[in-house]
Amino acid sequence: MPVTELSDPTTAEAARIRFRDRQFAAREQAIVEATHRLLAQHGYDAMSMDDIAAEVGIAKGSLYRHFPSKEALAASVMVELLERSRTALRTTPAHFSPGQRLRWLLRWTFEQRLAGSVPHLPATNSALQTALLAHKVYVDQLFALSESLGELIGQAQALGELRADLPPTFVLYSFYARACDPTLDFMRAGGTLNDDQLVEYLVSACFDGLK
Amino acid sequence: MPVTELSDPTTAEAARIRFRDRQFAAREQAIVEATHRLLAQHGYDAMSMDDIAAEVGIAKGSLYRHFPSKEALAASVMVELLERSRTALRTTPAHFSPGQRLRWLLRWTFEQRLAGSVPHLPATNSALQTALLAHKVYVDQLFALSESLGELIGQAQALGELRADLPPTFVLYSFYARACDPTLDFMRAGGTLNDDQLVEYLVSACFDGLK
DNA sequence: GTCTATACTGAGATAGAC
DNA sequence: GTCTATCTCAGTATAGAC
Repeated sequence: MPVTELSDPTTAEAARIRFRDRQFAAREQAIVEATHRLLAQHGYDAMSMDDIAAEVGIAKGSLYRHFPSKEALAASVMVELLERSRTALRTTPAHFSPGQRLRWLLRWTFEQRLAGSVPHLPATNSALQTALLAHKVYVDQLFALSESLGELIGQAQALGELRADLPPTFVLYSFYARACDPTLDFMRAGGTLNDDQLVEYLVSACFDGLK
Repeated sequence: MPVTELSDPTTAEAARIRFRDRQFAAREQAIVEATHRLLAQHGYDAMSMDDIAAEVGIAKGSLYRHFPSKEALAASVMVELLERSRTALRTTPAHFSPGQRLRWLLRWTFEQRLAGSVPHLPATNSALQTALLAHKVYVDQLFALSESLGELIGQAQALGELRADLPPTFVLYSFYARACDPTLDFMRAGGTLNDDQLVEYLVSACFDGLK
């Protein structure tokens, strides 16, 4: 009878542990998501651990059972974003050329930001930036993404889809910078343009220029 | 004899006052310049009033004889930058076309930043941004500059020097965004490019695009 | 007006009960 | 593991002596 097995002490114990682990993992995910929202809305400095705890609906002290510091928590958010970005890059339509892939990925990042995501790179000289550079997982993810992008850029330049007179590093950094373009925030605040049009303008301004 | 006039009590008193005023004004200028440096290097949040006082070489309390708050002090820095920008715009070579003026001004802002100036716009959602929007002088200066730029953009679009399919507001915001382009900081940190070349790349990437 | 010393606040992090 | 309560510290701003 299954009853015996269900009431078996060791099995019940194991089930309880698995359940608790799931609870713990779920809560941690909720923390990361709440932090992501606040980070996108208010930025790193303006976001306090009190705010996060309130947003999740738990006590501030409990946050520190999951993450050792505010910096580590923010790093988790950024690592998750980088992982999703790498997945997005891997899943670009197979028949796309390198140049089309880059355009496609830039469009994807704008759509993410419009949907409430945090920009990929923190503002220069911000407290967050220096904190992130100390986090190995973050730096590794960023490096991996940059490798893939650098490869695409090289191919696109060789194919004449990107200007070859610009150093690849410059193109890479510009790509990151455009992904965080504050023009998106300004225009959204203005509110006269619909989102699709805005994204097309941003992508076009990056690759085709203003002239 | 001039001696009598020099030793005249009221004249001597007036001279002392003028001297004290100059001292005061000079100190205030030193404060603004020190703040500008720290703002450019570390950003608004990371810069404390202690840092500023130490940089100037005066007591922290004395800062508050000149500026009522940290925000007001930062606003002074930004207002001064905007004033210099408007002057730069007014003094573009007379024979330049609207498009050439815009290019020229963008190049000027990059050179300013390379020389240690703070970028024109604070990071989105930063504490500084919201503080500045409450300062009337700052907002007025920014509005005046935007008016002039908007006029130039309209003319350049009419002449075919700028794409006319992009909304003028979008071009204006993009111009501001490029003036603060973090690519400049990244590349400078990398250090493989000389400054002149970097500026040309940045200007070209803005107007001509990456493609 | 400038200095030293200090009040006050907000925020990150920790301790101890349950 | 989570909660409440508290510690610690940095940072803005002010008070009072000179």
